[in-house]
Amino acid sequence: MLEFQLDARSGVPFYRQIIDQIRFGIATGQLKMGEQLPTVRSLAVQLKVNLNTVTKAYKELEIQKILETQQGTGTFIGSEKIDVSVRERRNKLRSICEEFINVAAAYGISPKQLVDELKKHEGGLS
Amino acid sequence: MLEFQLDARSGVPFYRQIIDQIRFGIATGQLKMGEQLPTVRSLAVQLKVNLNTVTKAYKELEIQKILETQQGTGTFIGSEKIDVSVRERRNKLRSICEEFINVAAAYGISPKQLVDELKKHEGGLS
Amino acid sequence: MLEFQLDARSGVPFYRQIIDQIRFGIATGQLKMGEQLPTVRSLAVQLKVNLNTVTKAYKELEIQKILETQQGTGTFIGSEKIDVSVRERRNKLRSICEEFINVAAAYGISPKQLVDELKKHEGGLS
Amino acid sequence: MLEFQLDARSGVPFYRQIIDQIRFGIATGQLKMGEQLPTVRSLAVQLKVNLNTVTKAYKELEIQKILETQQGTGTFIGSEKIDVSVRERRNKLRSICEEFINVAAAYGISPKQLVDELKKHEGGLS
DNA sequence: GTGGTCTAGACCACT
DNA sequence: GTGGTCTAGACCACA
Repeated sequence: MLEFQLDARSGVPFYRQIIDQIRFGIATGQLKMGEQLPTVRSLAVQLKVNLNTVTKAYKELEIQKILETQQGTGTFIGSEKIDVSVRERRNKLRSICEEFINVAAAYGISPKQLVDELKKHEGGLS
Repeated sequence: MLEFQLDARSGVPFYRQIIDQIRFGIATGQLKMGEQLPTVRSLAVQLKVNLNTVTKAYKELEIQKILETQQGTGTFIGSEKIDVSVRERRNKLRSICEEFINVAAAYGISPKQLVDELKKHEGGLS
Repeated sequence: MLEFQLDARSGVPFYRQIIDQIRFGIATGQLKMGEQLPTVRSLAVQLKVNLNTVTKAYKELEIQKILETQQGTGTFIGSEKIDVSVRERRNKLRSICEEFINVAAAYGISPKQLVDELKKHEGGLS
Repeated sequence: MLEFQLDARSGVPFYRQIIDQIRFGIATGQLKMGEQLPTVRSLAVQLKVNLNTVTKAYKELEIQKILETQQGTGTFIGSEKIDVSVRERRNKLRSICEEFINVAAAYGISPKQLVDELKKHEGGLS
């Protein structure tokens, strides 16, 4: 079972944090194909956010075909595996890195320092 | 002279991109102490953005004492050396990395992959 | 005997799919006047849906006088012939077509393409 | 300029009607690449619906990369042409027809009748 | 019980 | 001015 947590100070919108955590859960195998997610209501209560905020997150993932919902039944991890296509992932990786480097550079942090810091976190996942 | 470029698709607001690029220019020595920046008006035209957007970027950098504005003369790189305290920089580095890793993970990108990608960019700065 | 099948991905609610299939069965002569339908319970098991879902479908068909329920005995195809009035059918036909065309158009599918596709299915019924 | 219209009695949710009409506008060439859409506020007023309803529609189209938004500037038809890939469109066509035929059949309407009705509408678009 | 939609109204971020 | 996010609360449709 996934542990959802929101950080109100991060500046990242709640619904996006939920999306990221679900994607993260799937990427790390904590959430498996066909598994049921918490109901929108229960997750809203648990995270102390509005129903609509959770709904919005689930909805976006449904549009992306990552989740499937059956009205009256619940919301589930999609049966299609997310392969996000190798190309799309490469693009994501590149764009993420570019922005990362730019922001860091603006603070006088070199890529090498980033690498050093990141290495501390390697192996964090399975 | 610095080459400013904006990317509308990155999701990063224009004013922030301008700030980052100026900081980056200073960090890499392309912009030097006392050097004059383009006028708000000319930069706005060049980047095809609203005047207010450039103004906002310059103003924020002024607050950070990175820029100095002289009424009727122009905007200049601050005469004081920017020395972000070591502690502040460490914190920034850590927080940047954490968010970076989380977002990447949500897309199934491991820290190791990030390191590999980043290594391609090493050496760009000092 | 009719083969019921549900498609969870179609977006059409289960109870509606059941209704449609029974009407379809009658329209094509696979279900005849007075014939007994599966019990609510057995159909629910067969389709792996909730009892209430089947009940809802049967009930709606009862209201339309297409089915008749005899307490303790079972549910049967109505003894009265369904003769949807010609006018009602014309209206249904028109409204169905209109929505159909609109949705298709939104995906860049022209009425002509629809006709071509539909022609492949002609002859299935009388 | 596109004429938006909502039908409250159709059962189709407002936000979906908006989505369909925009897609329709693009498919028929009434909306062109890069063109600006009405602001969420103005469209909400015009259609007499809530701001969030319009926002929801725009947002979904943005996720599908059909629209692009720039905070503070407006919402625009995406610069990438929607090709929706031939495969995806074929699937849509097939599924749309299947549902169409099933619903019609349930009312005793044969595919041939549908074809006849649809032919009346051919050439409705450019 | 589940999710789906909508409203009214608020406050924030960006141009 | 633009869009983005969130809340509180309502009512509907489905299983």
